[in-house]
Amino acid sequence: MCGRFSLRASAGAVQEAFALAEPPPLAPRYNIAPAQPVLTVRQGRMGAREAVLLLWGLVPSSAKHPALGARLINARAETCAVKPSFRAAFRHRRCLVPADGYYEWQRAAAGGGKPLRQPYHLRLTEGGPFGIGALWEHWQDPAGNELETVVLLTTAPNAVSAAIHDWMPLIVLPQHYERWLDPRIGKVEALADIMAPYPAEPMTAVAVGAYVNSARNEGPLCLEPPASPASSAPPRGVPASSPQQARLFDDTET
DNA sequence: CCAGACGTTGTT
DNA sequence: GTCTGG
DNA sequence: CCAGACGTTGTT
DNA sequence: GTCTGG
Repeated sequence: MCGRFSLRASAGAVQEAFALAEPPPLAPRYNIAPAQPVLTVRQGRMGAREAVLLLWGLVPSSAKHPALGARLINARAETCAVKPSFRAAFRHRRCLVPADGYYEWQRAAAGGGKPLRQPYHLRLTEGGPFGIGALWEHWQDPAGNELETVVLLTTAPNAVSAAIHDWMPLIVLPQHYERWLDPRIGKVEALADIMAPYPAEPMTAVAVGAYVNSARNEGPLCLEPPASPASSAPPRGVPASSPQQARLFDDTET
Protein backbone atom coordinates (compact mmCIF):
# COMPACT_ATOMS: atom_id res chain seq x y z
CA MET A 1 0.00 0.00 0.00
CA CYS A 2 1.10 3.52 -0.46
CA GLY A 3 -1.07 6.24 0.99
CA ARG A 4 1.50 8.87 1.94
CA PHE A 5 4.98 9.77 0.74
CA SER A 6 7.75 12.37 0.78
CA LEU A 7 9.69 14.24 -1.87
CA ARG A 8 12.43 16.41 -0.42
CA ALA A 9 14.78 16.25 -3.40
CA SER A 10 15.71 19.47 -5.17
CA ALA A 11 14.22 20.37 -8.54
CA GLY A 12 17.65 19.82 -10.05
CA ALA A 13 17.99 16.33 -8.61
CA VAL A 14 14.54 15.34 -9.87
CA GLN A 15 15.24 16.86 -13.27
CA GLU A 16 18.39 14.79 -13.56
CA ALA A 17 16.88 11.56 -12.19
CA PHE A 18 13.98 11.64 -14.65
CA ALA A 19 15.75 13.29 -17.62
CA LEU A 20 13.38 16.27 -17.72
CA ALA A 21 13.89 19.12 -20.15
CA GLU A 22 12.98 21.68 -17.49
CA PRO A 23 13.43 21.69 -13.71
CA PRO A 24 10.02 20.75 -12.25
CA PRO A 25 7.96 23.05 -9.99
CA LEU A 26 8.95 21.61 -6.65
CA ALA A 27 9.13 22.50 -2.99
CA PRO A 28 10.39 20.05 -0.34
CA ARG A 29 7.50 17.91 0.88
CA TYR A 30 7.47 15.55 3.86
CA ASN A 31 3.81 14.50 3.90
CA ILE A 32 2.13 14.20 0.52
CA ALA A 33 -1.40 12.82 0.96
CA PRO A 34 -4.24 11.65 -1.29
CA ALA A 35 -6.38 14.38 -2.85
CA GLN A 36 -3.36 16.66 -3.08
CA PRO A 37 -1.54 17.63 -6.29
CA VAL A 38 1.46 15.36 -6.91
CA LEU A 39 4.32 15.79 -9.33
CA THR A 40 3.89 13.33 -12.21
CA VAL A 41 6.33 12.50 -15.00
CA ARG A 42 4.75 11.44 -18.28
CA GLN A 43 5.56 11.31 -21.95
CA GLY A 44 3.71 12.39 -25.08
CA ARG A 45 3.56 10.56 -28.39
CA MET A 46 6.34 12.76 -29.68
CA GLY A 47 8.54 11.58 -26.87
CA ALA A 48 8.75 14.78 -24.87
CA ARG A 49 8.86 14.10 -21.16
CA GLU A 50 7.05 16.52 -18.91
CA ALA A 51 6.45 16.90 -15.19
CA VAL A 52 3.01 18.17 -14.20
CA LEU A 53 0.92 18.36 -11.05
CA LEU A 54 -2.04 15.93 -11.05
CA LEU A 55 -4.54 15.23 -8.30
CA TRP A 56 -3.80 12.05 -6.39
CA GLY A 57 -6.88 9.84 -6.61
CA LEU A 58 -7.91 8.52 -9.98
CA VAL A 59 -11.33 9.48 -11.25
CA PRO A 60 -12.24 6.99 -14.00
CA SER A 61 -13.18 8.64 -17.29
CA SER A 62 -16.56 6.93 -17.01
CA ALA A 63 -17.36 8.52 -13.66
CA LYS A 64 -20.45 10.73 -13.68
CA HIS A 65 -19.03 12.92 -10.95
CA PRO A 66 -15.47 13.25 -9.66
CA ALA A 67 -16.72 11.58 -6.46
CA LEU A 68 -14.44 13.19 -3.93
CA GLY A 69 -14.63 10.41 -1.39
CA ALA A 70 -14.41 7.53 -3.82
CA ARG A 71 -11.18 8.34 -5.56
CA LEU A 72 -8.84 5.47 -6.20
CA ILE A 73 -5.45 6.13 -4.63
CA ASN A 74 -3.87 2.72 -5.33
CA ALA A 75 -4.28 0.00 -7.94
CA ARG A 76 -2.65 -3.41 -7.98
CA ALA A 77 0.02 -3.73 -10.63
CA GLU A 78 -0.94 -7.38 -11.07
CA THR A 79 -4.49 -6.60 -12.18
CA CYS A 80 -4.63 -3.00 -13.40
CA ALA A 81 -4.22 -4.05 -17.03
CA VAL A 82 -7.61 -5.78 -17.00
CA LYS A 83 -9.70 -3.81 -14.51
CA PRO A 84 -12.29 -1.62 -16.25
CA SER A 85 -11.36 1.49 -14.29
CA PHE A 86 -7.65 1.19 -15.08
CA ARG A 87 -7.36 -0.75 -18.32
CA ALA A 88 -7.25 2.18 -20.74
CA ALA A 89 -4.90 4.16 -18.52
CA PHE A 90 -2.54 1.20 -18.30
CA ARG A 91 -2.37 0.92 -22.07
CA HIS A 92 -1.92 4.58 -22.87
CA ARG A 93 -1.28 6.68 -19.77
CA ARG A 94 1.43 5.18 -17.61
CA CYS A 95 3.53 7.64 -15.64
CA LEU A 96 6.01 7.96 -12.78
CA VAL A 97 5.53 9.77 -9.49
CA PRO A 98 8.87 10.95 -8.07
CA ALA A 99 9.34 10.27 -4.35
CA ASP A 100 12.22 9.86 -1.94
CA GLY A 101 10.36 7.86 0.68
CA TYR A 102 6.94 6.49 1.51
CA TYR A 103 5.10 5.90 4.76
CA GLU A 104 3.55 2.62 5.89
CA TRP A 105 1.52 2.12 9.05
CA GLN A 106 2.13 -1.11 10.88
CA ARG A 107 -0.89 -2.50 12.63
CA ALA A 108 -0.32 -3.21 16.30
CA ALA A 109 0.15 -6.84 17.30
CA ALA A 110 -3.00 -8.64 18.37
CA GLY A 111 -3.84 -8.20 22.03
CA GLY A 112 -5.79 -6.11 24.44
CA GLY A 113 -4.17 -2.79 23.62
CA LYS A 114 -5.47 0.07 21.55
CA PRO A 115 -5.33 -0.37 17.80
CA LEU A 116 -2.52 2.14 17.47
CA ARG A 117 -0.57 2.07 14.29
CA GLN A 118 3.14 2.74 14.07
CA PRO A 119 4.22 4.72 11.01
CA TYR A 120 7.50 3.97 9.23
CA HIS A 121 9.34 5.91 6.57
CA LEU A 122 10.79 3.63 3.91
CA ARG A 123 13.45 4.93 1.55
CA LEU A 124 16.64 4.16 -0.28
CA THR A 125 19.49 3.94 2.21
CA GLU A 126 21.53 6.05 -0.19
CA GLY A 127 18.78 8.68 0.03
CA GLY A 128 18.04 9.57 -3.56
CA PRO A 129 14.73 9.96 -5.39
CA PHE A 130 12.95 7.08 -7.12
CA GLY A 131 9.98 6.69 -9.43
CA ILE A 132 6.71 5.08 -8.36
CA GLY A 133 4.84 3.40 -11.23
CA ALA A 134 1.48 5.09 -11.72
CA LEU A 135 -1.38 5.68 -14.17
CA TRP A 136 -3.08 8.94 -15.00
CA GLU A 137 -6.55 9.59 -16.34
CA HIS A 138 -8.46 12.42 -17.94
CA TRP A 139 -12.00 13.25 -16.86
CA GLN A 140 -14.43 15.73 -18.31
CA ASP A 141 -18.03 16.53 -17.42
CA PRO A 142 -20.75 17.58 -19.90
CA ALA A 143 -20.10 21.23 -19.09
CA GLY A 144 -16.49 20.85 -20.15
CA ASN A 145 -14.87 20.94 -16.71
CA GLU A 146 -11.67 18.94 -16.88
CA LEU A 147 -9.67 17.02 -14.31
CA GLU A 148 -6.45 15.00 -14.52
CA THR A 149 -5.82 12.47 -11.77
CA VAL A 150 -3.23 9.83 -10.92
CA VAL A 151 -3.23 6.44 -9.12
CA LEU A 152 -0.14 4.76 -7.62
CA LEU A 153 0.46 1.09 -8.38
CA THR A 154 1.22 -1.46 -5.68
CA THR A 155 2.93 -4.82 -5.75
CA ALA A 156 4.14 -7.58 -3.42
CA PRO A 157 6.45 -6.34 -0.65
CA ASN A 158 10.17 -6.99 -0.50
CA ALA A 159 11.72 -8.13 2.79
CA VAL A 160 12.03 -4.62 4.22
CA SER A 161 8.44 -3.68 3.40
CA ALA A 162 6.99 -7.08 4.36
CA ALA A 163 7.96 -6.52 7.99
CA ILE A 164 5.50 -3.65 8.06
CA HIS A 165 2.77 -4.24 5.52
CA ASP A 166 1.49 -6.67 2.89
CA TRP A 167 2.06 -4.40 -0.09
CA MET A 168 4.49 -1.81 -1.29
CA PRO A 169 4.47 0.76 -4.07
CA LEU A 170 5.72 -0.33 -7.47
CA ILE A 171 9.16 1.26 -7.68
CA VAL A 172 10.38 1.30 -11.28
CA LEU A 173 14.06 0.75 -11.98
CA PRO A 174 15.66 3.72 -13.80
CA GLN A 175 16.65 1.52 -16.74
CA HIS A 176 12.94 0.83 -17.26
CA TYR A 177 11.73 4.45 -17.26
CA GLU A 178 11.76 4.85 -21.03
CA ARG A 179 9.78 1.70 -21.78
CA TRP A 180 7.35 2.30 -18.93
CA LEU A 181 6.58 5.83 -20.13
CA ASP A 182 6.33 5.00 -23.84
CA PRO A 183 2.66 5.47 -24.77
CA ARG A 184 3.13 3.41 -27.93
CA ILE A 185 3.67 0.33 -25.77
CA GLY A 186 0.46 -1.03 -24.26
CA LYS A 187 0.60 -4.79 -24.08
CA VAL A 188 1.06 -6.21 -20.63
CA GLU A 189 3.50 -8.82 -21.98
CA ALA A 190 5.86 -6.03 -22.98
CA LEU A 191 5.76 -4.49 -19.50
CA ALA A 192 5.32 -7.40 -17.08
CA ASP A 193 9.00 -7.60 -16.11
CA ILE A 194 8.90 -4.00 -14.91
CA MET A 195 6.15 -4.72 -12.40
CA ALA A 196 8.23 -6.56 -9.83
CA PRO A 197 9.04 -5.70 -6.21
CA TYR A 198 12.03 -3.41 -5.83
CA PRO A 199 14.96 -5.25 -4.18
CA ALA A 200 15.20 -4.99 -0.39
CA GLU A 201 18.96 -4.56 -0.13
CA PRO A 202 19.13 -0.83 -1.00
CA MET A 203 16.19 0.04 1.29
CA THR A 204 15.79 1.13 4.89
CA ALA A 205 12.71 1.50 7.09
CA VAL A 206 12.74 3.97 9.99
CA ALA A 207 10.06 4.29 12.66
CA VAL A 208 8.69 7.83 12.93
CA GLY A 209 6.40 9.64 15.33
CA ALA A 210 2.65 10.15 15.03
CA TYR A 211 3.13 13.69 13.72
CA VAL A 212 2.91 12.40 10.16
CA ASN A 213 -0.52 10.89 10.82
CA SER A 214 -2.30 14.13 10.13
CA ALA A 215 -2.19 15.14 6.50
CA ARG A 216 -2.29 18.74 7.74
CA ASN A 217 1.20 18.38 9.19
CA GLU A 218 4.19 19.10 7.00
CA GLY A 219 7.93 19.53 7.46
CA PRO A 220 10.92 17.74 8.99
CA LEU A 221 8.98 16.87 12.17
CA CYS A 222 7.31 14.15 10.08
CA LEU A 223 10.58 12.19 10.23
CA GLU A 224 11.28 12.60 13.96
CA PRO A 225 11.56 9.30 15.85
CA PRO A 226 8.56 8.21 17.91
CA ALA A 227 8.32 9.59 21.46
CA SER A 228 7.88 6.09 22.89
CA PRO A 229 9.90 4.04 20.44
CA ALA A 230 8.51 0.97 18.77
CA SER A 231 11.39 -0.79 20.54
CA SER A 232 9.23 -1.45 23.59
CA ALA A 233 7.54 -4.31 21.79
CA PRO A 234 8.85 -4.86 18.29
CA PRO A 235 6.34 -6.91 16.31
CA ARG A 236 7.36 -10.24 14.92
CA GLY A 237 9.97 -10.08 12.21
CA VAL A 238 11.06 -6.61 13.21
CA PRO A 239 14.43 -6.27 14.93
CA ALA A 240 14.54 -4.22 18.12
CA SER A 241 15.14 -0.55 17.52
CA SER A 242 18.28 1.24 18.52
CA PRO A 243 17.70 3.96 21.14
CA GLN A 244 18.45 6.76 18.69
CA GLN A 245 16.71 5.56 15.62
CA ALA A 246 14.69 2.51 14.77
CA ARG A 247 16.54 1.31 11.73
CA LEU A 248 14.71 -1.63 10.32
CA PHE A 249 16.42 -4.15 8.14
CA ASP A 250 16.39 -7.89 8.57
CA ASP A 251 19.51 -9.12 6.83
CA THR A 252 18.55 -12.72 7.44
CA GLU A 253 15.51 -12.80 5.18
CA THR A 254 16.24 -11.27 1.83
C1' DC B 1 -30.76 -8.13 -24.21
C1' DC B 2 -30.45 -4.23 -20.31
C1' DA B 3 -28.76 -2.77 -15.68
C1' DG B 4 -25.28 -1.76 -12.88
C1' DA B 5 -20.70 -1.75 -11.42
C1' DC B 6 -16.22 -0.33 -12.31
C1' DG B 7 -11.12 0.08 -6.57
C1' DT B 8 -8.24 -0.87 -2.38
C1' DT B 9 -7.46 -1.90 2.46
C1' DG B 10 -9.06 -3.58 6.58
C1' DT B 11 -12.23 -5.55 9.69
C1' DT B 12 -15.72 -8.78 11.26
C1' DG C 1 -15.90 2.90 -22.12
C1' DT C 2 -16.23 -2.08 -20.78
C1' DC C 3 -17.13 -5.83 -18.01
C1' DT C 4 -20.27 -8.74 -15.04
C1' DG C 5 -24.74 -10.28 -13.51
C1' DG C 6 -29.39 -11.42 -14.31
C1' DC D 1 -3.05 6.67 4.31
C1' DC D 2 -5.20 8.97 8.86
C1' DA D 3 -8.24 12.55 11.03
C1' DG D 4 -12.43 14.31 11.76
C1' DA D 5 -17.13 15.03 10.91
C1' DC D 6 -21.54 13.15 10.96
C1' DG D 7 -27.74 18.14 11.14
C1' DT D 8 -31.14 21.96 10.60
C1' DT D 9 -32.97 26.69 10.89
C1' DG D 10 -32.04 31.15 11.70
C1' DT D 11 -29.29 35.00 13.01
C1' DT D 12 -25.00 37.72 13.10
C1' DG E 1 -20.22 2.91 11.14
C1' DT E 2 -19.29 5.63 7.11
C1' DC E 3 -18.20 9.44 4.54
C1' DT E 4 -15.34 13.61 3.51
C1' DG E 5 -11.11 16.28 3.73
C1' DG E 6 -6.23 16.75 3.49
